Amino acid sequence: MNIGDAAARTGLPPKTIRYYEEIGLIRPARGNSGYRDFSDADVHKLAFLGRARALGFSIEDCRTLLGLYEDESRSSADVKRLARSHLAQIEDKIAALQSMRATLSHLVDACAGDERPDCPILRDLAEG
Amino acid sequence: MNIGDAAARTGLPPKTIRYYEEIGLIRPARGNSGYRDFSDADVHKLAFLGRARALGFSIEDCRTLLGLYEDESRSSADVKRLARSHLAQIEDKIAALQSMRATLSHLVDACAGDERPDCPILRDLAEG
DNA sequence: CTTGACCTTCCAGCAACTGGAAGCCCTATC
DNA sequence: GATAGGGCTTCCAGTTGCTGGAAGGTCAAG
Repeated sequence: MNIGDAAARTGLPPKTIRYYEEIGLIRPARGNSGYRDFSDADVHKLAFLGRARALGFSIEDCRTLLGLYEDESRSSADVKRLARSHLAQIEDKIAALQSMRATLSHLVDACAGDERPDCPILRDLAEG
Repeated sequence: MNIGDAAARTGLPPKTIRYYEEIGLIRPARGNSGYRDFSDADVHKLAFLGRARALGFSIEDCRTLLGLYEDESRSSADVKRLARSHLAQIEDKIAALQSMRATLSHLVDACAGDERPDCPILRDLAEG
């Protein structure tokens, strides 16, 4: 099938699919015309990648996950280790964002938001 | 003062400070040697930028905030609007990450993490 | 006078795409 | 058979916010 159909089935934009081929995540066949010809297995891989990306895994993690998926002799420990490390990073990010949110929402609440120049937000940024 | 001192006082790397000059956030003077010569006001601005960046504001938001800070006739409403919009983005990101965390931690918990190939994480990525 | 730390500019690269240009392919319709 | 359109191709550039490194100028100490 053509790239447009593969895109429709996976929810990934054609540009992204081409990019995934460029960096070696997939290797779709080519027809006589030069058009990519996606097999069901290609589409399956793309969907796998889309879901892994949606869970926030990096491209390199996705490459590893795909390798593990295709390796019948993998151990689930390897998968779990990768997922746990990624989970830890997500938790770090959440913590950082929550800290920003706490500070910011205090500042926003303290700001009158009227026509006067006096502003606790700017004061905080200026003074620390 | 030289860039190294400005860096030490603001906690920003020299590279970052040069970058901020390049994109027009600051305009430090230059000595005869060609070295940048940072005034206290420059350092103050850099510290302001550092704190705004630490709260997750984009560079363009920082530019706007700095402009508002230096505009004596600003209205705090403009600052508050910007901060609130940024806060909303942070909350969206937190929600997205929490959703990832929920899915991932379930999967991680369900995975035995031993030497066998059977793995709920990969199964979920493969099947959806 | 040399050494070493500091400073300068410029170029390249990171992640993961996204947009756009120039041009080929395929099908349908007139 | 010509043409119009939509989809496909490649390639290049841009995004965000720096960061690393190379090649070379400057300055203070010994």
